[in-house]
Amino acid sequence: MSSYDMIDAEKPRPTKDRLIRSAAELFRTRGYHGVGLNDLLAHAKAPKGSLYHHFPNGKPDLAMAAATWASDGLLRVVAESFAGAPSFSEGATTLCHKLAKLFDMTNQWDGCPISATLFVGPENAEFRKHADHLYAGWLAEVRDHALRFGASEEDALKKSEHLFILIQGGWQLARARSDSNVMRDLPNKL
Amino acid sequence: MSSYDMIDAEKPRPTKDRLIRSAAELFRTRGYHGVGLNDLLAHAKAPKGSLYHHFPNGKPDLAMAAATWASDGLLRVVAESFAGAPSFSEGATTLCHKLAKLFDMTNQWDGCPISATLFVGPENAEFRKHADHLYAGWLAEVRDHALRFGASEEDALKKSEHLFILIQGGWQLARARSDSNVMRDLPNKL
DNA sequence: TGGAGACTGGACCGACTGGTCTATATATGT
DNA sequence: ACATATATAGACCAGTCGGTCCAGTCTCCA
Repeated sequence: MSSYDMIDAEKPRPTKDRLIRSAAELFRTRGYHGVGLNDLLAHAKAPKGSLYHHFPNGKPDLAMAAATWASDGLLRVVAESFAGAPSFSEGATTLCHKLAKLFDMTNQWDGCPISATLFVGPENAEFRKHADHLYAGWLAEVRDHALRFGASEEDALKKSEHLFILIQGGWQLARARSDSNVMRDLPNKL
Repeated sequence: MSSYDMIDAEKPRPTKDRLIRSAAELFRTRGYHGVGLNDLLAHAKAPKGSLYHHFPNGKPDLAMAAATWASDGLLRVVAESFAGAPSFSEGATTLCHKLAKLFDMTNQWDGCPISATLFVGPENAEFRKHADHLYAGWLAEVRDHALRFGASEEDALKKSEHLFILIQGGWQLARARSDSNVMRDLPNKL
């Protein structure tokens, strides 16, 4: 597995990866319905056949994979933020600042990669469930850090939800205003 | 009963009204790109000619009008919530409870009517600006109530932003979980 | 060396998209 | 009564949608 990774760095990224990354990026900025397969395929430099080889159920499958991939990335940001932090609140602060930077790097437009990709309508219950699952993963990660800093079980749960809500809401406002400082100001509200 | 009843009993309303209401409802649940003109027209029981008579620029025009209309309704909910409240925080609590009820009335799926309608992609700068404008209106309304209860100028601004962020983020989590209690728990975080 | 499975490339499809256009109906003012 | 503006009705259009299909190419192992 590790040898494969080393060789992989030199090679062009496998098609499946390119599809997932392109999907994650495009869905995040224009939403699931805002991205056509043609756009997506052109962005990923892949033909249609490959899409339906790697994702037999087409667009919905790809969206699920893209959201999962994006979520994994976000989880890593959380881990990094809390890794060297001396306290929960300082970890949270670092996280908000990292997200502000991320916001600035995405044309100040992109939405939450999970909701933009998966909040598509009531007809797609699986999407909603998956979004719930991914959010739960994020919440659990933050809760664990709170526990690590000595919070009670109940308190940790509360803290993680609170931070999640602030970040989601803050991101929305930052988006409308095109202003990442909304994110940087979030820790003051904790 | 709130005047923000988007699920309207299709009365003999003028065509333009029906178009706006239908657009607001459909965009809110499936997003701007998730709704086709045919769906929309069928829902509003109006022919295509009427749409382009009342909204010469078609779908984008209608979306703007629908978002404005939805925002006005929301503003009324805010006003109602704070009208008879003995304090800012009790007004905020009432507001959160009203929104929870609203959430339950919309299949627990619908998103923020403004962002779902107007956060469409970077190619549509006017939409983003209008969303900013509508959000600003909401923020101003809440800030005025805070001032009315004796908050300082600076404090009132902070309070309104804080409440806005909590509601936006809370709604997102409520959506993923299909659980309106997230909204009812929001005041504890203020 | 050859055969099998994984993967690519893209032509093609019916359904549907947002939008245009013209003919007709309805209301209003004189 | 007529003229005028406003509004309705829907056929029609080119373009795009997500999806299917299969011939071709690659990779790997017998």
